[in-house]
Amino acid sequence: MTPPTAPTAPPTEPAAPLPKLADFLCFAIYSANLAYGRAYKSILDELGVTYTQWIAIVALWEQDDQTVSGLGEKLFLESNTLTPILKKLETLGYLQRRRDTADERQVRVSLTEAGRRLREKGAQRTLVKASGLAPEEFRMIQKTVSRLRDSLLAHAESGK
Amino acid sequence: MTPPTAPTAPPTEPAAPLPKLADFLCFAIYSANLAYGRAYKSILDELGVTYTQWIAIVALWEQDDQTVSGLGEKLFLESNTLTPILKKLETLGYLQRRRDTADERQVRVSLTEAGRRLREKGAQRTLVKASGLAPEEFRMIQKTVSRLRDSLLAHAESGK
DNA sequence: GTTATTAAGATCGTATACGCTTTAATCGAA
DNA sequence: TTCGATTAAAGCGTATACGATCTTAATAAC
Repeated sequence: MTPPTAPTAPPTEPAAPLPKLADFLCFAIYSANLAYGRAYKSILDELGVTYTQWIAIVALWEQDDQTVSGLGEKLFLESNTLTPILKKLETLGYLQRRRDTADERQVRVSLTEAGRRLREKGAQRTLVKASGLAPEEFRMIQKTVSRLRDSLLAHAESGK
Repeated sequence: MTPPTAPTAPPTEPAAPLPKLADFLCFAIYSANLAYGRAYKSILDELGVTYTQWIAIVALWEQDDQTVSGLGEKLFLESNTLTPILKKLETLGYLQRRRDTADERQVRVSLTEAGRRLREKGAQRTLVKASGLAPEEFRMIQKTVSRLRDSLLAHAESGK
């Protein structure tokens, strides 16, 4: 939440020695996520889906016929979040939801032909230039932020 | 949305040449943001506020008596998101909302003594070790992701 | 000075996230 | 084998985000 060095001096007035919001890594991530949502808006509007709906389709393209919890592990989402999204995508005609015949507790999700076409259509549109990052910087940040995510999740898991 | 190189080959089967979700920078940011929420949960529960409520208090500690839109510029949020959050924090006793006497359209927000105490209490708790990053790596990522955010916002602004 | 326009907040509707609980199906131990 | 425990998905309530709209106050135009 706070930068590496977080001195705790006697607080008397606002804007004292406490770390600034602009130095929080969590805030950089949080605000970059908001920014991505705004930068993507025109592309996602063209595709007619939201960001979360889109990454669900991308994950299913990579591996089709996944269970809800399997998909959730890839997207870092639980069934209570995923279920309404998948139902929405089903009504849009992009995927099918079917109970597994061998284990009726599980719901298997698979892309329809329309879903695959949407994935291909979205592949044409990228947002790399908008990042303002050099290619090697892009890859480095992508790796490091992914590692940060995994560390945070491991920490959250251990603390519970 | 996609990594620097996004080849668009003829799609025939799932898991074809399209970029993997795990290589999307947007997805790294998105999932790291979710992970931060989970890693912070115990700290925020102790403080009795949500993440967005917390950064609003931090921003007001840095500069008190801000307008809603001024605070929104720092947090990258609009009044439609901020207003209910500020009202909640007011009922919790951490801040005051008052119409500006000179310009009745504006609402000025300022921390109460309890709000300042909460900011100080939160300063004791950090989450640096959980990031798994070396100090200089931490700072580098913080800077680069902030720059990414600014580029994305500039792009979103220009495209609209 | 009256009116059109702009600006700041707030309201409303939709779509996530997520904690908690519930339902239904499967598993496992006595 | 039967019944308690576990598991997968879904339902429910709360809290963001955000587009669109609304209200009210300030400002600009004339």
